[in-house]
Amino acid sequence: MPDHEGESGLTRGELARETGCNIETIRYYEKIGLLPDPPRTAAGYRIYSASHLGRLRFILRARELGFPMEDIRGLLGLDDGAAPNCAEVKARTERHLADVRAKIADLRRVETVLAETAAKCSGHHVPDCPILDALGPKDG
Amino acid sequence: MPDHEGESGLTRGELARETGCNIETIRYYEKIGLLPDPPRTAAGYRIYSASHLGRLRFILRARELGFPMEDIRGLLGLDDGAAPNCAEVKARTERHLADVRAKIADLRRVETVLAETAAKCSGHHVPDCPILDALGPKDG
DNA sequence: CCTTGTGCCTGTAGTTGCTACAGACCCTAC
DNA sequence: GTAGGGTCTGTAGCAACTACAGGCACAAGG
Repeated sequence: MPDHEGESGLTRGELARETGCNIETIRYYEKIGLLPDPPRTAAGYRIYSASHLGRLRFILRARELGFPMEDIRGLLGLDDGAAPNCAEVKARTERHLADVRAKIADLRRVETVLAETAAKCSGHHVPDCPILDALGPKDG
Repeated sequence: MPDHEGESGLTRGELARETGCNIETIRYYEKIGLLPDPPRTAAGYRIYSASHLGRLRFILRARELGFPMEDIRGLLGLDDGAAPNCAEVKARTERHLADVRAKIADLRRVETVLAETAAKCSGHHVPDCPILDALGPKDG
């Protein structure tokens, strides 16, 4: 392991373990500019500070909440360079919330169709399966 | 246009228009084996029959319902070669239904968090945005 | 000092489900 | 005969990762 210089400072592997993030994903986020390039040891090993840790956690939490990458960028203030202002953050959150609600509504419709269809099927008879019928004729 | 031989028979473009499916997607489905290779005219143009039309519609409908590709394959009887039996179809549908319900539950949790967070934010003050706070410190 | 075993470095290729070209034919219509 | 569509092929691109391969770096054991 690279020299820790007596101070804290995480290697990529440690950061990955700490956050539960895949180790390669960290490099990927660096490449696409979500994470700033960390300083390196003489040998070229990345050294992450608490600030990187916080930022990565932020990204992962936003991801868990389903924010699209573009929004995460915006929330981090990477769109315009300036720190994101509150109104912008709120707007983004509400747009995303609307998307989530739309997705829920979609899935509920799907749920209904699937449940109804599955209920019609006894699971016994082979031909004329009501599920397949509901989906439409496969042939002819 | 290729000769229609007096009979019905769709070109790829016609099939695309008929189903609303992207024209390239049709070729893709053929490539991955979801659609059987259609016969061709002397010049090599694909000619689709009503059977292809039905099958593509089936695929698209299953896709709309969010069935994973693997399931669609199964529903078409492409896994084992045999026509899918009813019990199998039902099992697949119910597994998928469970997935959909899990996804809905996930999204509902997300919805709650987003709604609560957005509600806390007035949209006015710039520092200490409660949305960003909820996501965690970006730095330091 | 040397070896062994990690861990990290780089670049690149693979994944899924499409979508979008480029360049070449074909076919119809004027 | 030529302009305009449509179609053919193979290949490259997308998001958002994930997974190598081949090569250093580093700590510990003998």
